[in-house]
Amino acid sequence: MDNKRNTIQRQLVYNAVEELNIHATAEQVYEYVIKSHPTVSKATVYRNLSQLAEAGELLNIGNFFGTTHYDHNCHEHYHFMCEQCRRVYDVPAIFPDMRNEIADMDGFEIKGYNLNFHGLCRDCLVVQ
Amino acid sequence: MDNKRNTIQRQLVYNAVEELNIHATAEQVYEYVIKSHPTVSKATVYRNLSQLAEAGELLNIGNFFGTTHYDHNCHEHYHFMCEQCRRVYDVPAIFPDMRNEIADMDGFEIKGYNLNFHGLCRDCLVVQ
DNA sequence: ATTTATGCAAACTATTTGCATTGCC
DNA sequence: GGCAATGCAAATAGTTTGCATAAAT
Repeated sequence: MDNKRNTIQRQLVYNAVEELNIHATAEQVYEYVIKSHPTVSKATVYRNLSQLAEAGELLNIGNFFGTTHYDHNCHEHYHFMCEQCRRVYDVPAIFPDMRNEIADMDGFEIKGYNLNFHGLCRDCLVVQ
Repeated sequence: MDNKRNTIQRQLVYNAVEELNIHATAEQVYEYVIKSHPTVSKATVYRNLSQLAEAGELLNIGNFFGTTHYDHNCHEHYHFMCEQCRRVYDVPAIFPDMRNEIADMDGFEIKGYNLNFHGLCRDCLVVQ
């Protein structure tokens, strides 16, 4: 069944995404992890992020401006990416499951979806 | 106002996205363009895709699996990416403008959004 | 004439992979 | 003990940039 091994590195990667709580990228996870465990390699971070997302323990919320972000909150919700500071915010709106709203996709297996808003966040608008 | 110059390359890039009609990537545009104009460089394709999207003449529909796709259909619509063949399909559903559904984002300027579905397309399900 | 755009090559960023070694189960 | 996971370095994919030259206005 579960032929995945429960390594220290895997725990560290999972915990980093949770503790950072910023829709972290692989790079951010890596920087966080090596503070306490300096020998962990970046390849291991990438491998574990992919596997954890595959296993449903983390959520790959998509690629924004060339970089993939992960979320420890796996239930359906949405995101906003600031075009200036590139921070990712949660969007608290509730929509009906959009998979049910789609017509004319017979024969397709829709596994999920991402809804990503973009624009300028409060902080960046104030500064301008 | 418009200090952009109307070069042959820019026309070729725009036309390629339209004629390909497959939510093309820079690579696909490049391959298409050099069939008729073999000296056009990939950097020029990238530069023009960015500029055309910036100008609103093309739509950057987001980065799927590490690659940015462009659409000549600039009015609001949605997409489905097949995880297997990685083709991008239009999703014909009509939703109300989701920007109006969002609460608790005061002070944010929401410029737009992408709604991207993913899963397996008809062709790939048949083959399996 | 001016100044943006091009082509080329090199640089850069994000990510993946091969492989010998380590360490979970 | 066996096999999945790691660390390292090198490879790859997508994209951007510097610069001399070409071409649009």
